[in-house]
Amino acid sequence: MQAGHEEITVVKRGRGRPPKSAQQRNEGGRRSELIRVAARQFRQRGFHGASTRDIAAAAGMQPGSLFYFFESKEAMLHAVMCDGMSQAAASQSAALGALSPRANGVERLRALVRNHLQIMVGPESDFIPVMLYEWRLLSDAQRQDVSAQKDEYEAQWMPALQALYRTGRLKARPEIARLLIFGALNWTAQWFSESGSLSLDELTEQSLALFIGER
Amino acid sequence: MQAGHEEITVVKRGRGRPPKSAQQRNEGGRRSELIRVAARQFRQRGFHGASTRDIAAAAGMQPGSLFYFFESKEAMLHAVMCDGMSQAAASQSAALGALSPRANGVERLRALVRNHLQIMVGPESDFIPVMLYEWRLLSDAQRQDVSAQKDEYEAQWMPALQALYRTGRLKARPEIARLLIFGALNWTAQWFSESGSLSLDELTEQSLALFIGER
DNA sequence: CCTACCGATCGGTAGG
DNA sequence: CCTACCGATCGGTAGG
Repeated sequence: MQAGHEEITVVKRGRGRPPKSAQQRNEGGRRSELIRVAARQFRQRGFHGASTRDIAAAAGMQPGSLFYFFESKEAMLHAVMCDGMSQAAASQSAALGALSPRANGVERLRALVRNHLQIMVGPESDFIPVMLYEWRLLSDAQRQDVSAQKDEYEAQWMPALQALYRTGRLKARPEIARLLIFGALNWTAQWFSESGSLSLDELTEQSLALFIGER
Repeated sequence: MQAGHEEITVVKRGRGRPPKSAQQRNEGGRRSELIRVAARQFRQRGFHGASTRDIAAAAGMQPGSLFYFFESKEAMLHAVMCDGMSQAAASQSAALGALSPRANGVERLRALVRNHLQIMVGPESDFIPVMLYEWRLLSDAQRQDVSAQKDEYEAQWMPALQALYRTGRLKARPEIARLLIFGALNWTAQWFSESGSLSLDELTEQSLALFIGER
């Protein structure tokens, strides 16, 4: 498909670029696609290991064209993390929302673990690993920007963990348990293979077995 | 201290460099010191984020002098991981050896967890985090070279985990439990602060509480 | 180990 | 978005 006529459907106030900054351009979804491509490159090679030329080539663009959409390479990293965190938060809220209001701690933790594993190792799984493993490369301002969503994502685990701690199912203190559990799940990005013999559901159950002796 | 006379204690077959390759030089412990400095730089900035100039400066050398000791930057990374793995293996063997021969699974796991946490977050803790987080950057040959020690290190966990699984203390399958536990412990490098309110011993106990309900 | 240097690659920009 | 380009930095080397 050629792009020659795409303006026809977009132009409303004359021709040319909208008066947006590079941070906000998303003509024809091209910016979103670039974020996906960058996420994959950053994950595979690391932020410093993936050059802007690598990313442009993977997106079928010329090297300099990235900077029509992004102010800098760091801005691309920031965008990857923002998009990823926003997807993860939406996915987690949906997973919790699908539970019965009377779901117990085990059921809540299972939903959270299953969703987090899906995010870590499923398809479209590049965003959060990039965020976790390149977190320190954000500037203070950028980090603060993503932190709000990140904190909320993490906070949603606490009621389930506290309930399990109260009933004695969870033996570690909830806040430390959360950190250790996140570590265990985040690390699956390093070894879990979707094509392997272990399914996501089985991995979820094994995780619950380890953390709260459920099996 | 000046280095002007160090040759006096070393020279045995005339003056000048020993006929060693860059890979084996370690005059006056300078190479070992470089490995420590590089480990710190790699951990703080990542492999690609730390330039050979950064490392040389941190070691008080001129930029090009590194290549008197190492064939390439990748060789430095490899050396960091080899040294780290060798230290970790020695430390773990010592920790297990210090146990009573009749120590049970809980005691064995406690010793392993405590030792691994020490390696991850204690002083001199740069080697293994670098290995874990930059593992993919090794060439196939280099990876194979470190893998033997790494496999042995990991294998030493299995008897304890299998014993705990048999007695019902551990509810997850030993091999998966090992991967999840390593993830939880490896991730502490991202959040544990030695100056924080949580001590290494307390973290060890909380970990055991999470994994096998010990408290 | 230092001095002096090189070719390659990088992130980014001007102008259209 | 592309073309053409720039200054900075990088890993690495020759010669001593």
